[in-house]
Amino acid sequence: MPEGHTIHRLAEDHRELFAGRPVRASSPQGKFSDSAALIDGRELTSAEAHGKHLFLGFGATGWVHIHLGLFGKLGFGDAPAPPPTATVRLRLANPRAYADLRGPTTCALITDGEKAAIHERLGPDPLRAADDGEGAWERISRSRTSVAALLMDQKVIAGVGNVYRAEVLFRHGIDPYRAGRDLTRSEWDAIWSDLVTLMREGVRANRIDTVRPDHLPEAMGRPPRVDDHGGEVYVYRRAAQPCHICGTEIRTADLAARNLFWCPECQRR
DNA sequence: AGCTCATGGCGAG
DNA sequence: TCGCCCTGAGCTG
Repeated sequence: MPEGHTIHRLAEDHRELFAGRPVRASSPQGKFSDSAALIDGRELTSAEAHGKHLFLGFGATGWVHIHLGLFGKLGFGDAPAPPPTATVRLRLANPRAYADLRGPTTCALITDGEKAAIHERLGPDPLRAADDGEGAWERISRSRTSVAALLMDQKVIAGVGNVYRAEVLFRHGIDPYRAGRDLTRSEWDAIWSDLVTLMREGVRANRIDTVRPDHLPEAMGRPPRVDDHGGEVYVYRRAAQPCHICGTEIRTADLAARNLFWCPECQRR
């Protein structure tokens, strides 16, 4: 589930369902019980996302900082909430709805200062209106690291995960192993603005779709195919299958303990 | 019942 | 670079 678009969508959902009213908070699983007691009955005053980090504001009480990691999930439902299962780290509930958080890497009550420190260590986020790609370009343009690794580095750019990484490099015909400093300014500008478009659409649709209309299965005379993560993609998790554009087998490799996917023909140095 | 794998990230060495 | 943390689905037997 969780790349940046998911987290921004979750922030919106929290605002819509819980903001401006007192919320009941509990930690059935137990690991967040003390903090849940501190926010129980308080009003949710804001909900923000930066990259893959979600911040739920409870006024002067502080922020609930949530990072879903690889396995975490936030599930919503209508009130009345059913009895929570044992793995629910945090349940928020009001007379209208409930939200259950399971398996997060992080769920902690933090101060304004701690929140500011998190923002500071994160790169620009294509989904934050005030951000642009300038700070990312400064790092990328002087790095010998591969562009594939740089795109996954949240200090460089926040919110891109393994799917957007693979897909945006495909869409721009860029070999994932090219060094950051070998990218041109115009290549980077195109990547950044494409991420803004793709990820905004991801928030809206709540899934990752990266295939251009003229490359969609129906346009190409192929049967419809929707990937596990819910959208239509070019290369992500398509190892050994034919490239939708040129038919070459999609390749996969380990890069920094993650699976990388690319088309060796469409993405050349 | 027990494996493997997954859209992440951290700290130790 | 490796091991580890968190959960659940989809296999295998």
